[in-house]
Amino acid sequence: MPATNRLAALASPSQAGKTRGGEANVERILDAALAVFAVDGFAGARIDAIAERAGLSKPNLLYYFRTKADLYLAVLRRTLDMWLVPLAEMDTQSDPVAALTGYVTRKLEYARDYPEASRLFAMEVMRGAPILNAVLENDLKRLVASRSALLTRWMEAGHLPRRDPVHLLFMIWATTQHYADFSTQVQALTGRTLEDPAFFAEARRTVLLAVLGRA
Amino acid sequence: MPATNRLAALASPSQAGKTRGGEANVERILDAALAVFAVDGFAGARIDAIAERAGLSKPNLLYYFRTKADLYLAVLRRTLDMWLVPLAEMDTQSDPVAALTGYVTRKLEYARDYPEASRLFAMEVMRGAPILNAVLENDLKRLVASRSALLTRWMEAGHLPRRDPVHLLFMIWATTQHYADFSTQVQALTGRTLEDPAFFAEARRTVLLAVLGRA
DNA sequence: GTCTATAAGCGGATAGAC
DNA sequence: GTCTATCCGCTTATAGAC
Repeated sequence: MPATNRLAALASPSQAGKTRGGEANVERILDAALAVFAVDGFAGARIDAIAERAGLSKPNLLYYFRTKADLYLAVLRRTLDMWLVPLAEMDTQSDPVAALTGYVTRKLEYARDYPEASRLFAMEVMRGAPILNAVLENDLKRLVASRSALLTRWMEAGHLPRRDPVHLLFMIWATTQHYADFSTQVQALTGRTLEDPAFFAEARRTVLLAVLGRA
Repeated sequence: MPATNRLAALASPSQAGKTRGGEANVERILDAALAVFAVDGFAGARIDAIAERAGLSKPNLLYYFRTKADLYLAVLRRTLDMWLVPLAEMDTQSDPVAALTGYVTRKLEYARDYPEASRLFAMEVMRGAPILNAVLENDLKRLVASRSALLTRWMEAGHLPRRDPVHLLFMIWATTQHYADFSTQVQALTGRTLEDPAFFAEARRTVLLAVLGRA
């Protein structure tokens, strides 16, 4: 059962069976909701703010999503797969070093291109993951177990430096997502972001040196 | 001007000039507030919940802190120095490897012993650091600049592997605070926490291997 | 200093016209 | 499908007795 289905099973969002124009609205609402939830969290988000950003009235937004919780769930659902896919695809590269390098690079690209998605998940996990807990304990846990076994095999074959594979994954997540989740701090301290190609390359090089022992 | 004074200048908390019993209450309120703010964020926190946890009534809490914002500011203020001190003290160790090892170890101990403080700052930064921005742009920026210069000297002298010093600091912060900020996820995936000495040692070893190229 | 009672306002959600 | 108007609960904050 893919993660999307698991989340969908938790509560079906109400946008099923809408017209073409309505579906375009749903997309605009979800975009706006991601932007607001990712900054203010679930509790701090205001439906007015999401509606205004999406260009419609508050009751009209509530026509598409009956409650704030429904909307939050729909945003999480739409964003979740994108977040799990890179790790699942890590073994498609045959060379271990290339596989890990590609994974780190992709994670940094996601942190650069979808910082709001990163912050949304960070906030959800930090408040105890009341919605995502089932996904963490099942889908992600299984995925991490299989990827850890793969990393262990690569290390034992001498292709990668020996590390605890789970802590290594934590390190990759922490370092790459840091540039999205703490971008306010990164920018305050350096004046730069991952949008700057040179800065992106510096970050990538530092993470790869840490993960592989070389860049 | 130390960070505490800078924050204090933003708004003086109202607990000045209270009696002995009152000061004990202030401490209990601040402890309770940290616990609640660190999970629910500023917007999600309920004064009732903080008052109940501190063992007094809501109006009584508001006798000590006139508004929720005052209380939030006071909690940030009390927690801030603890968060900056380890980095400031990094140069007291003469040996570069020992200094960095000590810094990483202390950061992990803080993540283990004060996870709520870590989450409080993470949430504040993730919502754009409306309160802490001045501290980031001044005190922390200066501190990072001086520590970066120190790390660069150590690297050029051949005591440490060459890295971008600022990205190296980001990596240390990200990896160590990850165990506090994402402890829900860490526990869901491994069933363990930094309270477990063996788990702590594994995390420490992984971070040190990344930072120093050896443990 | 601490409480009960209450004011004041915000924000999610609904009613109902168009 | 979209709007204006409105309800209602919840939460901050205050009033005022003890």
